[in-house]
Amino acid sequence: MYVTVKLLNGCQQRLTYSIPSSWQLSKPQGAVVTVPLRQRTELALIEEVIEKPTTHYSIKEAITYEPILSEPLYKQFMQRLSAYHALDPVYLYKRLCAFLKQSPEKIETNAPDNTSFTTPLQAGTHLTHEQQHIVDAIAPYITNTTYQPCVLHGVTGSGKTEVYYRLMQHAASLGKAILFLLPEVALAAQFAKLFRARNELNIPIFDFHSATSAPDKRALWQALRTEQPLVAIGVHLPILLPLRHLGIIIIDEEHETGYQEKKHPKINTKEGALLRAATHQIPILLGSATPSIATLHNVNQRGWKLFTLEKRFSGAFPDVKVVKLTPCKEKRAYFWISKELEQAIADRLSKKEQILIFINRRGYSFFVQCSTCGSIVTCNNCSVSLTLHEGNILRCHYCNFSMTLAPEHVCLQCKGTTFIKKGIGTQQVVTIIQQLFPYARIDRADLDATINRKKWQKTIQAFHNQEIDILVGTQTITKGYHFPHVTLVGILWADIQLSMPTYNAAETTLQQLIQVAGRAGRQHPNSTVIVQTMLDHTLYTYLPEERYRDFYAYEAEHRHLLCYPPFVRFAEIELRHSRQEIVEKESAHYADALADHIKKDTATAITILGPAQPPVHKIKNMHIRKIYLKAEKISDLSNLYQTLQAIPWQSTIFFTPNPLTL
DNA sequence: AGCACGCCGACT
DNA sequence: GTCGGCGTGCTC
Repeated sequence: MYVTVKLLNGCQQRLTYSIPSSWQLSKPQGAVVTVPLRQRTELALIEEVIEKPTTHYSIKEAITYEPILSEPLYKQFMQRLSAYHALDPVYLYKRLCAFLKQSPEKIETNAPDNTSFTTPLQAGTHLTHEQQHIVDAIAPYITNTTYQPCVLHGVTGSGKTEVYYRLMQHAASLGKAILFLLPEVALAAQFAKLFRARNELNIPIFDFHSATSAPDKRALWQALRTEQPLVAIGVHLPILLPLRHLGIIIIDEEHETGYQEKKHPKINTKEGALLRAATHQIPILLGSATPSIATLHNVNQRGWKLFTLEKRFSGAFPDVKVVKLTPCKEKRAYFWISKELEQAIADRLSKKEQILIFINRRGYSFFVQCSTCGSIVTCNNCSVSLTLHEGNILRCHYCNFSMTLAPEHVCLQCKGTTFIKKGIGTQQVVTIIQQLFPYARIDRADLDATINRKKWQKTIQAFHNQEIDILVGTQTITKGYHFPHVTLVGILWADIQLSMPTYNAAETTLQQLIQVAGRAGRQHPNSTVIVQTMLDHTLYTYLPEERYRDFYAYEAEHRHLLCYPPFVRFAEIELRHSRQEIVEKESAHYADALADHIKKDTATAITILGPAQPPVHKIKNMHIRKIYLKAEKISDLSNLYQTLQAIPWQSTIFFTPNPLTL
């Protein structure tokens, strides 16, 4: 038998090989084989079976094939996932197999390790009635292999993890494999360790993400080959694993945008997981304290099952107070700390309780502005302002370009020589609070500190041991940590995220605020969250956790009115080129070509938005333009994109279904 | 994507 | 006369 194959190493040309008849591959399309190529061997994906070798050169014979990658359901899933993202399936196999060839000497040192401070699993063996009810409802879907998306809306501190663990135990007892997904590597590593420590599943638990060492990945691969049941924990990669007898997929923090890959192609792992569950006919559990609007929409419209945990396992809900900051009214020296927050801090300090102060990295970092013309010092390669770091160093968050703000620095716009430093950072907040409370023990935990892992660990440990009274931090502190003695959470400026120019800004702002506020009152009955804002917004009335589902009703009405997802399907087409004129001209042509095709096909209704210059329109000297498409089905949009890919464009073009960020 | 081949400049 | 830079092109 002769087949054409595509090499996984990226070689564009299709090659022909023969397949030994002893393999008994009845349907070889989509199977992964190793083939000889010159002096070495390469992995390849079989494209099609062909009649006879029409060429003069001698055809080599394929060496081996990977049976676990040739499962019909698995192949079907890979096919559907690549079609959804308008990708060549070769790309997906390439990602999965890349580690097989990784050099064994490569030492990974960045494996994060924070286990000691996480939300503990319940010590006892029995569940609350709420928890037991949910486990009992979902377990039969595992037993009977039924596709059923289930949503677990559990308030912060309600014990979602225990529900996950019981369902995992059930699947393991049936000899089934489990996929467990978390939105970032650090969390994945933490959960893997947590589950391993508990040691009641009797099946191996594997990490599978970017920080997993090559030997560990190979050990996982070996386990997959023996088809034994196992748990795979990770962020994106696990959904591509060829797992036999998959029992359930669990997605924690399902609302997080981290499930979409940050670089192109921006594969959406949550949607990939749903596709996989549907293909394998198994249940999938999506858990969050703040489920996404899209997920709740599917509960209403598409028969997803909703389960709720309304009670905290211990402690009580905090009292949420919204305080409006009034800019420069009396020129208070400490504008960023309202009188209410200052009093609350004093009160908690006197009771020897702990305080968390949050600021949002993005909005709060410092930038430098020319005092003559008002222009902001920006990166030479990217269209973003440079942020000021210690030692007067300006750095770009996108390309890592850095320069020193020298005293002789001259404004590129007006040749001015004086500059103002604007914004607020954790260091400044620490200084302000230290002045207000000279005897309080204050430290900070922000992104700069994360880079220095040892210092970060020490700070978290000290806060945990109550050697620090007030911890000032950025978002990094939100997830996965458990500080029982925190009774006051202060959010310095809640509005920043809300001003993001995305259709889901209100949703992500509220989710973030609730997650942060949820750090308070894990053990104490009387705790407070103070949310400082500059603007009034209906959003803030939904801050108490028990009102989250009312927010859904409010937000869904807006989205429906404005024709935004989830009431319509969105896709993004991004064009990149080093020359601005080209990308500008070509994106206009692209939009015209789209319009032409839409006109020809009257059966499908598609709306074009743009082309537009996105907020960050230049990265590493590449100019970017974006076109957004709306339709009823993503497949209509990916088909249209595929059609236009036949045209030779000068720009690099990317297709993203359901983009979650700009 | 690799990796060979190959055609020119700095060494023993 | 040999080692090695990385530019071009082929892989069944």
